[in-house]
Amino acid sequence: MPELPEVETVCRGMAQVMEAQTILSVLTRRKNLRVPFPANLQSRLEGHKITKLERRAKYILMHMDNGAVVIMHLGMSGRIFLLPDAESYEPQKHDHLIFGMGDGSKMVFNDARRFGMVMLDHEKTIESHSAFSQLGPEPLGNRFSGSVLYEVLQNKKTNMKAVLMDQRVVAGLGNIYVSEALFYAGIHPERAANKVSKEEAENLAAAIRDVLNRAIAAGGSTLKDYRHADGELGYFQHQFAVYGKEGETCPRCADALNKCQIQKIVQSGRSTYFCPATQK
DNA sequence: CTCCTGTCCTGCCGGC
DNA sequence: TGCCGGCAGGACAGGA
Repeated sequence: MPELPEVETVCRGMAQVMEAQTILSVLTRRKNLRVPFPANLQSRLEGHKITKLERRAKYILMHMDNGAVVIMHLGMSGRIFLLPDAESYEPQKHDHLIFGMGDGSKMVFNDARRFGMVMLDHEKTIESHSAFSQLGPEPLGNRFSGSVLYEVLQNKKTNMKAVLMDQRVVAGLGNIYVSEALFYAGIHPERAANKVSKEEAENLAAAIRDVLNRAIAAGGSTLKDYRHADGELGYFQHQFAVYGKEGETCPRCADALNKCQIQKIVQSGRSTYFCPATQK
């Protein structure tokens, strides 16, 4: 479900409410999601204060005052709800992890498909954690640029859709924003990576940053079940240029003489949407 | 090494 | 109305 903008939005909501809070109780309602819940989750968190919440790629990192770091991933269907005055909250279907906070609020991790993950590490070793050691640069950070992207593309002959989905190339894009970014850069999703020019790579890096920034500003995209931590809906889905718009005219062709029909194809088992008239 | 396919799991939607 | 197939925002193992 959630890609970088959605995770960023959830993380910001969590930071607002949870930073400086003490976790009083940790309740796991099953043994595992995609991976088992850490056996020492309860003992490492209960009675400790949350010092910082941050996002890395599609992961949420929750730092504790004892050096513990909770690593959370929402998978496809994961949601996090923050409930004020939740002392008497009755767990709902697919609520798998519930933190009780010092102010009486609760954080609920709900995940129907259970592709999500909750892991535990220490701030001293977090950078070498297997989830992060292979990860590419943050697209909105300083280490990502058109030239950095161009260098990586030179060594790859796979199609551009697959390359941008690869978290080792750039961290945080997913199925929606890859289609959107390739559209804005005018690059066909089936183009071989090593056939992308330096200038196109520059345009693509800029398109990636732009679409992500706009999506974050809109609070992410709400498809089926995504919500902010406070239950609000994101609204960037209303600004999609191509994603989910098979058969419609793309924004760039809207004023042109020869109108396009947005096409949907399947690459690596995932749907890709693009404009056949303007993406080459 | 790189690349591609299948798989994990539940829910929802459209077609019959 | 009900049943069934296909598809869904992700990541990783395993095989070629």
